[in-house]
Amino acid sequence: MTAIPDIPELEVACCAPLVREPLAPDEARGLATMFKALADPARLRLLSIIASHQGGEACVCDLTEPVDLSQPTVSHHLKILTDAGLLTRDKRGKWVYYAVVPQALDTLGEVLRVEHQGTGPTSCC
Amino acid sequence: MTAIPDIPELEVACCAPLVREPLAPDEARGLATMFKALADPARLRLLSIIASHQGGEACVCDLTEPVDLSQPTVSHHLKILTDAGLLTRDKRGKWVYYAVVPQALDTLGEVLRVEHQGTGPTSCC
DNA sequence: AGATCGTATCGACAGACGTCAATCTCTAAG
DNA sequence: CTTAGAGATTGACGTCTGTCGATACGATCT
Repeated sequence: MTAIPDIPELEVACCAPLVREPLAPDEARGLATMFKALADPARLRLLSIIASHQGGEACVCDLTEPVDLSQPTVSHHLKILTDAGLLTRDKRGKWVYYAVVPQALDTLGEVLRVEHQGTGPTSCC
Repeated sequence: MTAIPDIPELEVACCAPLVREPLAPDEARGLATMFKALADPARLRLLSIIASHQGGEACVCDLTEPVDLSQPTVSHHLKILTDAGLLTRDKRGKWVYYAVVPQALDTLGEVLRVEHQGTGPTSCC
């Protein structure tokens, strides 16, 4: 994991359901980067542990034991999730607190939506 | 890509948002398998091309050219998507038609949902 | 300043992944 | 039965990925 090209940063088109029209190569690359961040059991568990942790945030020391991985490995996964825009990083004193970015998950979820089941005016786009 | 262990088959808990409570190792593995299927630009494009194709289905011959990959590679990706439960395979005569499984995408999308914004009674669970 | 603790980075290594050319299987057509 | 075409499988290849131990960095405490 060296040289992460660039941060997708949610430039993934809002309201571009996968199933509406063929994805352009660029869109596909961006989305794949984000899904790739979710494509690992350890990272999914980290994400859910952080989200359901006290205050919606957790430091690395809270995470090493539950996922049963070494500290460097956990840091590595957190970096991938953060670079993908799924986590925020906040250093306070000796500790670094990570928190999920709800909008990022929602956006990704929206892409998978086949039928928009939101009622009322679509707030999106 | 040899020996795909077993088909996740949507045994992923319905209504188990990632952010509600820590994911069990087994759940995480199942979800990761599905996200892994989406974690490749070529597969995302195949998915969207199939979904937006005439009749909601497409044969391999319709897909090789748009994604600019060899026929074996396309077959390989289609197998991964099918094994993940995201596509169905239907052989008719000489051709094999693939179609997306809307429920699979929706289920995956639901997992990413942070706040259930569906109004009315939740149809899920 | 020195010691200590929480994280990040580095280097290495095994295993998984994406890709292709070659080949095989199955079906339809002559 | 032979031939031709669509798709899957095999084998090989380079690259990427997950993991760890060792180490560096930065903040706190004594």
